[in-house]
Amino acid sequence: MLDKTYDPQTVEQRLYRVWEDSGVFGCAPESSAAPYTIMMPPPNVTGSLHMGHALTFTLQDVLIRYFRMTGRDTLWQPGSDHAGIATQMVVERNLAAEGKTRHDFGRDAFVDKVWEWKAQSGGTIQKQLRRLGASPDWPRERFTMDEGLSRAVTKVFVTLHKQGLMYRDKRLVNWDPKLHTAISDLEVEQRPADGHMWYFKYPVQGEPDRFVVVGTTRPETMLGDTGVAVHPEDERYTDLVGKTVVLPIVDRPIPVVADDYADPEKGSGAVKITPAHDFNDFEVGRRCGLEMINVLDRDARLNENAPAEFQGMDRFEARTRIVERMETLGLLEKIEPNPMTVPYGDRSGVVIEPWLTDQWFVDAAELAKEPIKAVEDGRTRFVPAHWSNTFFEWMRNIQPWCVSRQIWWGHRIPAWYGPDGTIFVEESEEQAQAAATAHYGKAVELSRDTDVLDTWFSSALWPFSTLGWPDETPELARYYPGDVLVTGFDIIFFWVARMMMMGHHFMGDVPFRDVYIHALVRDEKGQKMSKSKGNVIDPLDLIEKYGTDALRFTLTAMAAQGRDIKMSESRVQGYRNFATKLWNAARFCELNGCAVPTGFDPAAVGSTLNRWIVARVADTAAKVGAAIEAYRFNEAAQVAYQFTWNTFCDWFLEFAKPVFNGTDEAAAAETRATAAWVLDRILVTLHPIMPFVTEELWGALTDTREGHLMAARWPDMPDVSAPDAEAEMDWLVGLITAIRSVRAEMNVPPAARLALQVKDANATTRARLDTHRALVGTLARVDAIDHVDSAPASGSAQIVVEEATVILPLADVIDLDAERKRLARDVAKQDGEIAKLSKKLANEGFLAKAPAEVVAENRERLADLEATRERLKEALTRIG
RNA sequence: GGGCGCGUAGCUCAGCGGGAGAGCACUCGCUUCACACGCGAGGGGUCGCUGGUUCAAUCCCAGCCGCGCCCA
Repeated sequence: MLDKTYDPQTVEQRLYRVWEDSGVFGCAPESSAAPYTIMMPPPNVTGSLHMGHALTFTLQDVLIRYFRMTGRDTLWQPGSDHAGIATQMVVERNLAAEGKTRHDFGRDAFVDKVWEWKAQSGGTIQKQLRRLGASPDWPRERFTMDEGLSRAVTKVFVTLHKQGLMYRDKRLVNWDPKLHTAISDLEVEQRPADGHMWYFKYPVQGEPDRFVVVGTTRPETMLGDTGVAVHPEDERYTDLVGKTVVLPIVDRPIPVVADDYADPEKGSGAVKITPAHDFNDFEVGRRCGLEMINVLDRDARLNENAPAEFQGMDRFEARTRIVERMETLGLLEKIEPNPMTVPYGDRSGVVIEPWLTDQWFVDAAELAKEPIKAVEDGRTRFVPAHWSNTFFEWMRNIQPWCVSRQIWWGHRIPAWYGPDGTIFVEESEEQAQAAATAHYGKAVELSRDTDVLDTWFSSALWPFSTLGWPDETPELARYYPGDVLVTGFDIIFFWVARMMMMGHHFMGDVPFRDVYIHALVRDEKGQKMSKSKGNVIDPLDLIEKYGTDALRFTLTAMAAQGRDIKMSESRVQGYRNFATKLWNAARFCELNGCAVPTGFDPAAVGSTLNRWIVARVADTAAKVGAAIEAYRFNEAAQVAYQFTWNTFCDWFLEFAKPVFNGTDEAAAAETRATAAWVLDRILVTLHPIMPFVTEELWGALTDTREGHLMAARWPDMPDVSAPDAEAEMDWLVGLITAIRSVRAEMNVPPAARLALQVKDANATTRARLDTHRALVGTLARVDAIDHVDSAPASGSAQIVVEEATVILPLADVIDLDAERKRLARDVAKQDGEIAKLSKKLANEGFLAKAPAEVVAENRERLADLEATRERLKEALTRIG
């Protein structure tokens, strides 16, 4: 016997253990079933579950559970990435609490500390994923720093290097002066700021009193200026090109060069060039052969290349001092306010410095070619499709990818340097040593590169490294490429694009066929959730309060393509109510002894009621399945919800009551069997979205089940369509609804039972009324139904239902005026529709050009409306 | 400045060439033997604005207004 209400807290964790222990989450590489693969985007090892995770993993689990039920061999590959910078920061912060730094330990000991931390504190999110009901193949869980995955990283690095696609170069990179490492463009956040434009006068050498005015937003970098650029066609400066100006303070002569980069419209038209500290200037410097002078150190303090008085000074302090000095020298022309954007490191929160260093780069432009083609010709498909534009935009303008990081936690770069700086990139120290010996003709001492690789470098290999690559495992052959990658748009560049690059290059095929990009979860007001705003909703709190199924259903129902999700608790509450509703429907079935008899054949049920509900549930299951396959999650949720509540509970179970309580034992038995069978289909259909309550009911309703619901088959039904039964039940629902409306409107006491008189009913209607006499009686509170030829002129309410007029004698309660108004209002409603349709049907263009079936449909509708209006008018006449 | 997206019922959002929908909220009525986390009945929308294409436009196209995001 089911409890009165469903209590998620007592059910969820118990069921999850049962599932996990039974091994149903796992894939079956030996099976003959077609595989279905989703590579779980590995969450950060420092992470804990937030609402975005809850959404993305719910959707992935819906897909996996659905396809598992359809009989596919599903692999949902779980794991996490080592999050180089973030993890190192966490561990360093812990050390700082003890007053220590990583340097107190040294590299190896520090890395051991990180592993210790991982063993203790990592894996939080994996526990939380279990609370969410996620069903990945846990025994196959991987970590990007695993031995196998690390081997893949080394192999890829070495291979790319030998192919000339990985190289060492001295370029400007985004330098984080706090973390002391390079970071990628994607880890730089551009923030708007109210800056200034300072205009400095640089004296022209050999021409006393002549100055070139240059504008700058970063005065401190002027110490590294090695040129002044003007536009080649800017006549104001033509004669200066080739001449020299003297850099103030430093007193360095620097050339005036002509370059398109200088914009004659902007500022003075002349621009100072600091190739070592600005990305644009770097390019200008390269084109014009300017010197590169680095004036900042790793902390972004001025270094030994700056005049002595500024050395060691912080960049912001230096800015102030230099402006003061220029003013003292009489070389500050003016200062203007200048709105601009300033780059910040997204981890450290400090201003990023373009800094000249030796780093490892991947030739991303070359690797991007195949992925671009794959999206162009549809081998990889973005859903929704417009995201391919974003993808193309980035991939077609891609810059070399800086993959080296100056931190300790990560995959150490497999490059060794000889005494003269010759680089040996090999998969092991032994191989490097051998290569060096061959190179030098004798054994030499090598030193290994101290840098590690960008975390995204290893993440990019995830779709095949987790399957055992570079070994040719059966899993690799079977589960690559994956079917779909599910993720948020913010990760398209970081990860999706890079997996595609590596997948094509090393596997020769797309890593996944579909990329489903889902929404961002925002707060109720539509604001991005963030810790600093304090508007974060913790999914685990919602799970505690309303149950996992309610949260999952909410996220699924709100996951419409192309729109962000505004999370509101009332919505979750609403779907908690839905779970309760389902629970109570099951309870009702149980109380009435509903069970599926062995050998039950849904296609063989006889009563209209049962044929109708069987057809409807089959239709619902098909629609839900199609919606999930099309990534229309909200539609899947909505269809399942509406059928369960508005069709099964509101109508079918209500209709079943009089049958259960009636005298026709055969009908009651068939309806019990059908109810139980339909309820089972509902559980199956809802299971991918609400796994817990459905599994619990599945187990509780019968003790003869062969397995878990999660391993049950998705409804794959014989032809059970029954259009005649559907038409009949629609009619019945319409009749009952109409009677209830009149009762409510006429203020008939709910308990009062009425007699019904039916006029002008045709044979079909008479037969239907006869069949469903008991159902109408219970649901519309009607005692007797009689057919009459004429109606009493007054004291009645009248309803037109198709060809028939239904008369409700309400002698004591009827308000004739109200009834007259009600009928007149209905007539007016018909009039409006009739006018619209008549106009349309009078239009020759419409008759000539619209498809015949549209014209026919409109004619039919007009005829129906006119007939109904006639009967309503007759009813009015009868009242007088 | 470039790109993308969004303006549909009080709120949150589906729909997207031929009869305007859902959930929540709201109003009225119900201790109806599964469920008040419920049942029944309602009210509420020139589908942002202006043009165009079409027999037909909430839906397609253009422009405008407002909002959001990404990139420079």
